[in-house]
Amino acid sequence: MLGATTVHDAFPYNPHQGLSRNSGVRKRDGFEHATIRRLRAKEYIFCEGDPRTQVFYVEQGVVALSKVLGDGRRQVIDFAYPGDYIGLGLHGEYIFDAQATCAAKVKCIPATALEEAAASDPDLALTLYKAVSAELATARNLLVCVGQGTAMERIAAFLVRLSDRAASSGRNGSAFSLMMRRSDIGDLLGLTIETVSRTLTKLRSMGVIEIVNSTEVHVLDEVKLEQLSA
Amino acid sequence: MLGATTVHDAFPYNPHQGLSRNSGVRKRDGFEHATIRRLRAKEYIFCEGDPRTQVFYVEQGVVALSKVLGDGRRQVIDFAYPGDYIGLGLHGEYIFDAQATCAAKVKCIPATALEEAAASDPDLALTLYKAVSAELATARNLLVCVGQGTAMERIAAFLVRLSDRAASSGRNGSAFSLMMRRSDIGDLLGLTIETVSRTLTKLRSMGVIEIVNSTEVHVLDEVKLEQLSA
DNA sequence: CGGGGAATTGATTGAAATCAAGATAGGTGG
DNA sequence: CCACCTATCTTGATTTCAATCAATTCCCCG
Repeated sequence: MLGATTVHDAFPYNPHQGLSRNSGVRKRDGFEHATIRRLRAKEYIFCEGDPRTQVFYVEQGVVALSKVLGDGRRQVIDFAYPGDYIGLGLHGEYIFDAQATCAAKVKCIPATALEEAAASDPDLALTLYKAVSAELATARNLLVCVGQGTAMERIAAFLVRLSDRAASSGRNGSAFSLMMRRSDIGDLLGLTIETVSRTLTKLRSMGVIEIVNSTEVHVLDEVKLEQLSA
Repeated sequence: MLGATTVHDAFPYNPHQGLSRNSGVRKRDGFEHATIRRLRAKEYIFCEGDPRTQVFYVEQGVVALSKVLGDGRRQVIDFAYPGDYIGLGLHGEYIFDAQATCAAKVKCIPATALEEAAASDPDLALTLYKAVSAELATARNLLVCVGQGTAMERIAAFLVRLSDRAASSGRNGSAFSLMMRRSDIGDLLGLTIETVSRTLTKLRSMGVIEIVNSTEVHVLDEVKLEQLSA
């Protein structure tokens, strides 16, 4: 067990503790030789405090980036979706946990390789700068949502973002999969799983959404959902 | 009145509305010729939606960066202190308001000048990248605080940060000035001014801090304050 | 000395957390 | 193939912390 993982020892919801961390990583010999790592649901990619040796690029699935307080309270600070980088703008150690919320596939890039490539490639450097800037904007928007919104506003805004993401990646914005548990949503929005569940039920009873198998969401009234998210 | 300012029309607490925005800006002819702008308390530097023509460097005072919802709810996303840049990592328009919380002095830097300088100066580019990365880390830490903390934890954490800032800028960490109203603190932490006031009173009655004239804070029990912030 | 924004304090309400059962479903092994 | 087992989710009852509503009080500044 690595030192930095001890923060998770108190968590009952981490059944993969210490099992397959870093499994699948085979080489560190260059950016262009980045390895692919497959993750099962709830598997950790890294933990806060681990030495930041790699940057990750999400190919499939969803990865929750979170911080955990001493007593176990957890705040998800972002979800990384396909096309997103994880671990940019950091130095020394990771400052949050990265955990797959569902089966996922990430490309593992040695941090040094990426930094060297960026130093000689202004386009890549700009891409990374923009990626960090986008993360900053996302974090601040989430802060507004969590700091000022009611439970209904937070959930509605979250669903609108999922819908927009589906639409902008070529899929149908009115039907998407959550790809995560209620606890991940609650920890993102500063709500309990009970409140997440109740609010989703309310949206269902209002005829705004439909939910199949707890995970497949159909947006029936996009306009209403948007209004509720304000 | 500029178009983007209409969002503030509904706000009773903006007495400087439309008065002296951009007063003090005299030239835009280069980074090295940056002008200095002096601000009174509550004066706006720019608003969300304004074209992003300048980046600002805080010389004195405190500037609140905030986002405002349609119905007037406000979330402060960060405070900019002396040495901080305002407006990095943005493109096109500002995406938040910048408002002095007290008398302040900022250096106004044409955005194009900064970007050109960064393109030919890798050290400057790295500085900007690190500045944005630091803002990201700050935003995420605030998110954890607001998303998971009780009122007492949020206020205590806020005071600890102010204390650390004072200490790391060479001053006495156990005595500092808030430099802002209760409403700024509340809007940062997602609390009302009444709750901010009550919590500060509680800390006073616990003997953890002392407050003079509503603005000067003395930390009497640093250890206790730190414990309360967890 | 008086006016007004800001802060404090008190009383009450309310939204979400907590506590507590059940219901559902996904996976495993007999 | 089915039955159990365990995660997860839903729903209900109650509590609690912070918001809201409502006065004062405190200063700062003219």
